[in-house]
Amino acid sequence: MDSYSPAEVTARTGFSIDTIRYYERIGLLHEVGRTAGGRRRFTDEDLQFLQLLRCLRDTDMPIADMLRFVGLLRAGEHTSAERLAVLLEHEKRVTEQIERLHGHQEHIRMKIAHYRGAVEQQDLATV
Amino acid sequence: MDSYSPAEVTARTGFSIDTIRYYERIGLLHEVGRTAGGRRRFTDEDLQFLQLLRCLRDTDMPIADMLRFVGLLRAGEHTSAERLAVLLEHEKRVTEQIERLHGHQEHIRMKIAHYRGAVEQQDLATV
DNA sequence: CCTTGACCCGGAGCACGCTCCAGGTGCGAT
DNA sequence: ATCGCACCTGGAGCGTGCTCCGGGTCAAGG
Repeated sequence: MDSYSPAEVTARTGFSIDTIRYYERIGLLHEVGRTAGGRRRFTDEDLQFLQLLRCLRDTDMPIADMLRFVGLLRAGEHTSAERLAVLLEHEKRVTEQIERLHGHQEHIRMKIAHYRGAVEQQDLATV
Repeated sequence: MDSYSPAEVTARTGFSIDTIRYYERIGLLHEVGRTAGGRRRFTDEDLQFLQLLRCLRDTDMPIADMLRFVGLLRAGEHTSAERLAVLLEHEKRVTEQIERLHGHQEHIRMKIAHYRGAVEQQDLATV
């Protein structure tokens, strides 16, 4: 199997068909192949590409940055250093985000401990 | 010092004055005390409360959930079990988010390795 | 052949979370 | 007294990222 209907793609990528159409509109996803009747048929490559987008989105890369990245992809081989830079920068942001979350997790856990232990708080200040 | 101007509060909490006013409007932040002339004066308690909001926002708790939480706070002592539940649930979500990010970080690192190593990729599929 | 459900399109609408605006006022410093 | 900046208000506007709508079309199963 090397060709997928919209329904199959939504099932495999988690993107809704509306989102996929939106991505096509804004140029994030290149124009997908069609049947004679005009229905989209996605290739394995399309699917892999959507999975890349899924990964970037799930790590909160803004769409503008993804556009930049796919622009580099389309620009060809010579942009691979720049693409690497984009990924490195993004990886750094993800790492920072993880660290930030760890800090806040600690904070939340302290509040939880507070609720578990002392049930004597009376006001907003001790939340 | 136990009273802060809006400017001091924005400096200490990272919330803009517009955001603080917005939080007041939607009932997330109770009405703050005022000077004779009508300017806001924030207490240490206000500041601590805003720091709690900061923590919850930074861990992406939706405003609707924060409203629920502060509603419980105002409802009084007997809601502490429920508040604990909200925090536990939120802590769980934060943990999951961290795990998700770790997975994607791995994915991104593989792509980075790919760019570092083989510079022979020719198409979208190998990104 | 006919039904029925998946799919097509352009464009409008929406949810969230702020952010900005215009026009006016308080207040600390000179 | 006055300057000038920080602050006040209600309400409009905005950026992001989808999501929905209405009206029409394709195509597989019976």
